Amino acid sequence: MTARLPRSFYRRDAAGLSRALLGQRLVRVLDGRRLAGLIVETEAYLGTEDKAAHSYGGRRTARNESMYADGGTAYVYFTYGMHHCFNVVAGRADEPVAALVRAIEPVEGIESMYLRRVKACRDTDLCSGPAKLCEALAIDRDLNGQDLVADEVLFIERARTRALAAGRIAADARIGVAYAEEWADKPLRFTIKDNPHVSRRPR
DNA sequence: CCCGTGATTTAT
DNA sequence: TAAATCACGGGG
Repeated sequence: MTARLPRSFYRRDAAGLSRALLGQRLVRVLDGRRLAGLIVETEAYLGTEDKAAHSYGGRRTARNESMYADGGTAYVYFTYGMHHCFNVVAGRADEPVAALVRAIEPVEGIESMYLRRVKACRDTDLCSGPAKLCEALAIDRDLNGQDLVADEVLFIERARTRALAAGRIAADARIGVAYAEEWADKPLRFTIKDNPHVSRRPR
């Protein structure tokens, strides 16, 4: 019994969505085959007030246009000349808030993931970072703007079990946003405690 | 620690 | 136009 998450699931604040996404199953259909993993790490980007968000100050450009779409839209961007990052848009249309998916625990199509993640030699290297999981699942800008509620190649299924109690979720400072002043230290990064597929702690 | 790599954003 | 930046990852 696998139910895709409905629109109503996404139409909430970014931190609430970021927490709710933990334990759910991200699915990518590639060449008719399923690649999937359980979401174990997310970050919330709170919109126009959040100095770490691409939509800070109401910035609206070709790159971040999908952040202004309805909740449940994919926002995929390219950075550092070689990496993609995948976000799930939260809230409603014209509220530029989102949850960055930073790590998943691979569960389906693992061999196929190794084919793209040439430098990975263990399952915990496959999807333990925002750009790693995009490489493993072949997520690139072609998927920017896709509707996760209706799309056939990228979507999220309800998969959280009762075992994932609130007490097993940690909230820490987001990664790689040191420039964001008072927003740099807010506890907007959410992880499943002790899950080995969470990204390593850089600074 | 450092650097690749190039689209995007911001400054001039 | 030109310069700076970057929600990263891999190597030393």
